[in-house]
Amino acid sequence: MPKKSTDDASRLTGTQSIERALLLLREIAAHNRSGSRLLDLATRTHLQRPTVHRMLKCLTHEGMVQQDADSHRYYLGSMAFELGLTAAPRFNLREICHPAMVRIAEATGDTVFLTQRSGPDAVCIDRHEGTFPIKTFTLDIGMRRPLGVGTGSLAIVAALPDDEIQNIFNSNQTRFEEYGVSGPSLLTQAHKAQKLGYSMREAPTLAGVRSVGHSIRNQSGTAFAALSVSSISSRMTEKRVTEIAVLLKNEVRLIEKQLINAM
Amino acid sequence: MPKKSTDDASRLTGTQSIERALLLLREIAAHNRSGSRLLDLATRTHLQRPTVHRMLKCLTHEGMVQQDADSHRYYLGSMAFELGLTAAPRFNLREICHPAMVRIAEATGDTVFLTQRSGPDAVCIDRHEGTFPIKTFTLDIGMRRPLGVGTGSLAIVAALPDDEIQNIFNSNQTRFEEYGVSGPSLLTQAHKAQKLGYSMREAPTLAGVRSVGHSIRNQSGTAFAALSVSSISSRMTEKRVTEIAVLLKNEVRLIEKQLINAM
DNA sequence: CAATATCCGTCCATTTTACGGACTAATTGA
DNA sequence: TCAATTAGTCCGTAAAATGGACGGATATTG
Repeated sequence: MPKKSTDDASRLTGTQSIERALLLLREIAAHNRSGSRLLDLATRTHLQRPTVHRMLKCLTHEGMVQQDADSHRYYLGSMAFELGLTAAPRFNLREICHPAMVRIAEATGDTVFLTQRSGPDAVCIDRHEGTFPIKTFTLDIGMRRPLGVGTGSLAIVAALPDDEIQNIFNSNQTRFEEYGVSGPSLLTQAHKAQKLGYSMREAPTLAGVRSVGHSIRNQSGTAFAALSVSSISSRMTEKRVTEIAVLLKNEVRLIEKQLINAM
Repeated sequence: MPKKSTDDASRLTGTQSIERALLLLREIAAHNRSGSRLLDLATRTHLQRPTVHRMLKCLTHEGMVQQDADSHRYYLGSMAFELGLTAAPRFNLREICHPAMVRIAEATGDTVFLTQRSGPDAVCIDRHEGTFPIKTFTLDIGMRRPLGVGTGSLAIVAALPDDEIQNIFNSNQTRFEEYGVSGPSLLTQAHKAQKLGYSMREAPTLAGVRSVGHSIRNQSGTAFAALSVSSISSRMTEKRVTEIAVLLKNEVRLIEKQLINAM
C-alpha cells in the first residue's frame, strides 16, 4: 500500500533503511535518560514494530544501542559515545564559546546554555551554571528536542528564512505536542523574536522559568547555534531581559569573529 | 555473484545496509584526522563504490558525516558528536578511571591511556600525560584501531578465551597490515601477555617507544577495557616494566571494585 | 490467581528497496 | 593537452527489507 510518504521534499533514494535507522537513533537520543520502549519508538517514528525491532537488534549488535536486560528499554550504546569522542576535535564550538559562557554566568548569576541545530532538532551541547542559589536546569547536556521548543532553539529558528521556518514547523508539528507547545504559537513567538533580535519566553513545561536566547551565525550567515540564559521569572524583569539580550548580543559578536578564523 | 560472505558467524538478517553504514562510520572514525576518500572507504570496507557513495550521501545529509568541499574527503559529522554527548552520561568508565590515571601518571611520569573495546576495534577514550619532558603521544582520544594493535588493546585480547582470540585475529587479518603488524606475531604476543598477566611491547610503527598494559574486566569477568603506560624505551627497563605492571594491577583492582557499584 | 490486556520478539511471502555494472563528469598530474 | 585517476549518477535486476499475522512473555485487573 503506497502510503505516498508526505515526508520532506529532499528525497534521497536507495537509503530508506539507513534514514530510518538514523531516525531511530535520534529518537532514542531524545529520550536517553528514561530510555525508550520498542512500541514508543515505533509510534514516534511512524515505523512498523517489526521493522523497528529488526533495526534495533542490528544497532544493538553493533553497539550503537544498548538494551536494558530488565526493562527492555533502549538507550544509546558505547559506539555512539566513542564516535562522539572521535568527532569531537572537529567540533570546537564548545571550546570557543566556553569563555563567553563563563562571563555571562558570572555577569548574570544565572545558568547559561549552548544549543546547536541538528537537522530538525536542537541539541544542548554545553551548560554553565551561575552563582545564584536557585538554579534552573531546564536542559541537560546532550538533550535533543524538536527545533523550536527551547528558547535557544527558538532563537535559531527565528533567524532562518520564513519559508524554512514554515517547513520546520510543518514537519515537527506532531512532535511539538509531546512537549506541550503548539505550532502556531511558536510561529508567533518566532516572529516576535525576529523583531526583537533575541528570543524570550516562559518555559511551557516548567512554570516560573523565563529564558532569553540569541542565535549564533556561521560565516555564511545561517544561524546554527544559540546562547541562552535561564532564570526564575521573578528575576527576569523586562528591564533585565533587555540587559541580558545586549550582553548576549555582544558575546555572540565575539564568538562569530572567532568562528571565521577557527572553521 | 554470491561472494558467500565469509564474514562473522553472527549473521543478522534484514539489516544489510545498516550494518554496512555502521561499518562505514567505523572506518571513517578510524581515519578521522586525515579524512577518508571515497575510493579508500570502498576498498577498506570491501563495498562497491556506488554503494559507498549512496550511503555517504545519506549519512552526510543526516549530519553523521561531513564532506570537505575542497578535498572531497569524508569526516564524522556533528550528529556523531551530539549523539556522543547524549550517550556520555551512561558511560562513566572515564570518570571512574580518571583518579587512577592521574596517580599512575604522577607515579611514573609517563603518559597513561585508557582504551575500550568496541567490537572488532579498540578505541582510546582517555589520556593523561605525566611530567617527564619527552612525551609519547601514541594515541589520540577517540582513535580507533583494530583490536590487538595497541598495547592496551593487546591486554584486552590476551584476557579473552583462546577461540575468541583466534576469531578476532582471523577477521582483522587484512586490517593488521595497514598498521604494520602481522597476525601470527600478535598471537604470540597475546600468549606471552597471558602468562605475564600484563601486555608489553615495542610500538611497531614508532621505534623507541615501549608500553605496558593491563586489562580491566567487568562484573561478569570479561575484559572490555585496559589501562596502559607509554614511554621511550630507554626509560622502560625490564625492572621498571614489572614495577609499572604491579602499579597497573593494583589500580585496576580498585577500578573493578568501583565498576561493580557503578554499573 | 485466573483472566486479560500489553508489549516483545519472530516468521515468511511479497514487493519495494538497495545493489552494482556501466557510463559520464570532474579533477589531478605529467 | 591528453591520459589517468577519482567522484558522482543512472537504471535494470535481484536480493534485501518490509510488515501482516502469530506465539510467547510480562504486566494489570477483577
